[in-house]
Amino acid sequence: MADIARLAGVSTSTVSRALSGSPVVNEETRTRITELARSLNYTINIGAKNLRLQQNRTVAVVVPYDSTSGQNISDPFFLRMLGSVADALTERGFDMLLSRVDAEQLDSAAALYDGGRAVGIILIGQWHHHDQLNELAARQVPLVVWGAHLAQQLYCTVGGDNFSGGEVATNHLIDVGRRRIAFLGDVELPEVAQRHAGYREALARHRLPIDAGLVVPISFVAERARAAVQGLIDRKVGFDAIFACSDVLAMTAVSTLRENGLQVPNDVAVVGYDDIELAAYFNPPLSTVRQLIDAGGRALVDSLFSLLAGKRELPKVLPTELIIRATSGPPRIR
Amino acid sequence: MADIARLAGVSTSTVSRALSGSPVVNEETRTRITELARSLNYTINIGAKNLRLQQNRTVAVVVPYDSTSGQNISDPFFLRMLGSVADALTERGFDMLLSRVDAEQLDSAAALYDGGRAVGIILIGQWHHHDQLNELAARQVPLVVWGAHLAQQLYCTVGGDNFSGGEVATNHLIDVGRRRIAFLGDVELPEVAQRHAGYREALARHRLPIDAGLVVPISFVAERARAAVQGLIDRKVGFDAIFACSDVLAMTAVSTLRENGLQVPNDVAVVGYDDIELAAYFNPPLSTVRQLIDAGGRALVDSLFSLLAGKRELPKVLPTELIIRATSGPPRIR
DNA sequence: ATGAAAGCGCTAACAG
DNA sequence: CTGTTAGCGCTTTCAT
Repeated sequence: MADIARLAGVSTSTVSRALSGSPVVNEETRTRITELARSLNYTINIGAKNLRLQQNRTVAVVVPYDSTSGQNISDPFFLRMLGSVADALTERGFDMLLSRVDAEQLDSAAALYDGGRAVGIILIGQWHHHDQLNELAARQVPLVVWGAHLAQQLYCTVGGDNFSGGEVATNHLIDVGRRRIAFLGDVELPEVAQRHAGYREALARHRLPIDAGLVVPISFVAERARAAVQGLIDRKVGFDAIFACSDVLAMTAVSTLRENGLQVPNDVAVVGYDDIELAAYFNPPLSTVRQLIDAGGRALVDSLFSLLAGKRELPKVLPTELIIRATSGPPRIR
Repeated sequence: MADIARLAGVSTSTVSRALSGSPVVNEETRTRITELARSLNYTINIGAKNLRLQQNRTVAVVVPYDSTSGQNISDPFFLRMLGSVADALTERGFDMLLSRVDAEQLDSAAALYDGGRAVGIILIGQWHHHDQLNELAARQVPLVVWGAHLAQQLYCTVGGDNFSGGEVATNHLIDVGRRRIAFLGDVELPEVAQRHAGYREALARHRLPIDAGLVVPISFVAERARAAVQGLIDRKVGFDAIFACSDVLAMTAVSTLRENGLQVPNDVAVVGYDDIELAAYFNPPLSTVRQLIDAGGRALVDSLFSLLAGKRELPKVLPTELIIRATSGPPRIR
């Protein structure tokens, strides 16, 4: 900037004013300065500007990783949510700082805010860290989390209606004549726990027994799903349907079932969760519970900005919708 | 920081030294300061530190979007590449600034570097912007691009061996007895053009005719693939195989074929590209050309750091591997 | 309409 | 071992 000032024969103050489009500066001077800046590929140093102005147009988006489970960021659902948040932020003229953070040390996420790197934090994936998140919120860290709305929650969440999603999916499976419905998902996770509650509710309403042997606790990793389903078959628990907590899990399950000579949906009906793009093109096309990914990303960003504007933002629960395709037809008549 | 200094009864210099772990500061003083900092949730202001030190630990990762084609960031391949880059950057202790940039204005990507926001730029997706990229490289912007290695290229690319990928896939389809092989992909894109060259090479070597009517130019959007395949069927061009330039395209194609009563691989064999996770769980499991996604992300980051270390970095071409699964068996005997 | 000067939070000589 | 001082690049009073 000093260079530009020297070359234009003015002071840095004038350059600063010209570049920020201040109306007070002479038209001719402004154009001269602007041209000069362009020809030198000069861009304002945002770091310095932020320091001076004590402001910032960056939001930190944090994707916790679980170092124990080796869970990485590969599930299409999370990835698409990330894309959707990126778009929503870009629309508002904000930058996105993407961090992978060890789930056990969410404080280091807060450090991005404390250190003035970001004006707020969007956390994608709530995992087991309810308490840590509450602490952050209590400290007034502007924070929005994708996940389930829990009791005594101080932080703002945006998420799908997991209870209803689990209930609707299970009801549907019962409607098509299934009685022994396996549940695939890690019930330790709040979102999955709520889907499981919906699942139990649906079974209870139809006076069907709840068999703990049908609940297979696995994380969102495809390889584990294969083993889990294989185990279900080997243990001969007997089941005629699977409700999986993600589409990737569901597709893996279908694939494993077929390898074992079981037909979908004739022998086992399957319903997934998320409705990722590929679900419709799967064979057979996958019945699933649709989550509003784009709306979700947008809602996360909207909530964060409300929070920043000083409003007290309530958790948002987005509707889910059952998409019935071909993996959940009625059972074969024998 | 001034607060901490006051509370600890020392100068800011000492606080700065203590917090940056300088060995010169008194043990007892250091712990006192560290404790104090923790209890106040104080974190060093990285912006100010960077300004002072004229350094930076942030890399900009830019995903261009094509405002005309409406191409968004949803393809699992790109998304996974993004995740892989994020991981590689995290390992090196660097932050990742994720930007969506209009493909027509890649200069605004360079602004992140010019403005001192990032030490370098990783661009995921080369598109048609060879010339713009060359300009940036000529200006010494530290830049690494995922894409094809082209003639007269000043910038550093990392990418798969597209020619070989196209060739191997096509050879394989010919080996299983196919003669009329459709090509699905936007030949305007350098990567796809190279795959197409490999495809032509394979056909030529087997003295098979190259029918322009079998080349269907579509972007990486699933919906377009459906229409494209439908068009191929409706126009009765006659084809017994499809080589698609992404797995999403391939899966959509399989799905469309089935809707039209065509069996895969009996009537039409299909080979995809990328080998995304779901390819193996598809039904039938998808034959495809594997791209090394994790190695790719890591290589992008490695190359960028070499560049930053002042080395002249050559483009890297990662091997591709044909994964034969079930969508590319021999044709039905009639 | 423009310039001079101060200061955002930090670190690194240089003194002590 | 610790404090003083200057300055990174920028914006913004306050003068002129």
